[in-house]
Amino acid sequence: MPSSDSVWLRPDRPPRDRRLDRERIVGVAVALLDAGGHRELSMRRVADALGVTAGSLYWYVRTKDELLELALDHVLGEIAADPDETDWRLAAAGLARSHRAMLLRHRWALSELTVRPNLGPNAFALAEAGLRVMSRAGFAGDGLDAALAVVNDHVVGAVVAELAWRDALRDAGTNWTETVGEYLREAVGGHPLLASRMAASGDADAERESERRFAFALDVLLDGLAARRPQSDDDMSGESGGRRVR
Amino acid sequence: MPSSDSVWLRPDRPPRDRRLDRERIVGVAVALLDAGGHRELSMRRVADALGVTAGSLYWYVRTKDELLELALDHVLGEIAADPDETDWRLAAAGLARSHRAMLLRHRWALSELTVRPNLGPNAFALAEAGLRVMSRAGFAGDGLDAALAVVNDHVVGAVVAELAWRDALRDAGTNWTETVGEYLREAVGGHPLLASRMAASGDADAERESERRFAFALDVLLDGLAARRPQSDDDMSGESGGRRVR
DNA sequence: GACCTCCTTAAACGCCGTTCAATACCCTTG
DNA sequence: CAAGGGTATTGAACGGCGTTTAAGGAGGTC
Repeated sequence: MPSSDSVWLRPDRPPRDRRLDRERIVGVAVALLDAGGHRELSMRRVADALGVTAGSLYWYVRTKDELLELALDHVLGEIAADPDETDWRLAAAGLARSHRAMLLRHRWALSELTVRPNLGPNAFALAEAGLRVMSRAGFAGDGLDAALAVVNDHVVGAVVAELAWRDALRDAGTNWTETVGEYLREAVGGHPLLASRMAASGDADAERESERRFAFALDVLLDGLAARRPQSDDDMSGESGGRRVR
Repeated sequence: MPSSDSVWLRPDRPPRDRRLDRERIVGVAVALLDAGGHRELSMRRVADALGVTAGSLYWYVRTKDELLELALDHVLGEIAADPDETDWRLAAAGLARSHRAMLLRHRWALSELTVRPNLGPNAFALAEAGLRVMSRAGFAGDGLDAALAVVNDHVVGAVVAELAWRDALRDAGTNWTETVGEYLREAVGGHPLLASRMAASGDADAERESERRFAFALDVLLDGLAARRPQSDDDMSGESGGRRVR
């Protein structure tokens, strides 16, 4: 039996009265990123917001990249699935919508996804939740990964496009009084289909339109998946009637 | 008749013997980005590579962001469609594959897409090419945008996931001798589906696997689109037989 | 040769991520 | 309660960054 001063018998040291911890640092980082994107985030600014010098952050975090890794996993934790939803299409669509909503709340997260391998606990939990949905839908083996990827990839790609378009419209509003208008007319000149689509989309409410698009694409690809569902012929339980997901 | 010194009668001044122009600058920027991502690109480095000081770049480009805008449009120009392909599924798949190949060649471009509205001439030309494919497929009006978006968004999302995974594996190879292996085992502990999928994918050739995945998802969503094609019932010309796209 | 415009330089500004010796704080030990 | 030691923070410094600006050189025009 180990003596009474063995590490295993002593309770974990009570945390000291520190001014900082990872959670607070990540919280400030996420707030700064939400407020102004990557341009707003610097180690000095995070430290200032916490009433501390920049160097002290390096006690909790090895580099700024590591801080961004933590921030990304933090917001991945906001994606939620309804575990009681038995209809696989509704479950998949719900997860996708929650995913999209989070990416729209934290625009910077999208750039992080493209730049950083993602191995935090929330990333794993999210993957498991997605796999569970697709597994209940009947997919298994290689098809399980693949089915989930179809949905996840669509979410990411759709939000990339949506945000790029939204930014373009914002720039248009502020900068495009006349000069750029002319450039646009000229640039779109040789592109009749593009011109007609741009003309048609001029008046619509961009946000509602994005949501309709997202739902449409989701229906398209859930249809495609449904046709490949292993027991799609003999198991109709928990199946939503039509194509519409919402 | 205008006098002989009118601007319209004088030929455009022969370009002076400059050491720089936008094309050369963008070329160097793309090369640096291809070589080492964003960390390699600085105005000073671009200037060095051209045998010039950093400040002189600002004669051709207002900011570094503007240079990145040019670089992004430059690589978007590499995406090519076969204009003679009459089967709409093959045409859409070809464009998607060319798109994916370009994003894999220029990994940094993906981050740019998430951060930058994209209004260059090559971006417009690419959009028109995509619209043309979907228009020939029978889509029109709002459905035309939507159908193209389904395919494009998938390309972007799939490459994001593919690169993130590839990076994770690379980190795994270099850093994961033992310490991280333990972390992984623990992190995946509560996630049985994830654990089984990770175990299953350990031995496969990652690149081939990515391509199979990409083709699978493409089939899924082209199936979904085919079911919504306006004249899908009475127009079977140029229709590829089965589901397999490749 | 004088002039003017175009292009480039060199230096500077302020901010950045990161490192490090010095130091203060607080808990444990004697 | 004094001493000691790991814990946590400071402040200064380094080199690199994007960008600005005054000064100057290099071509073409008169």
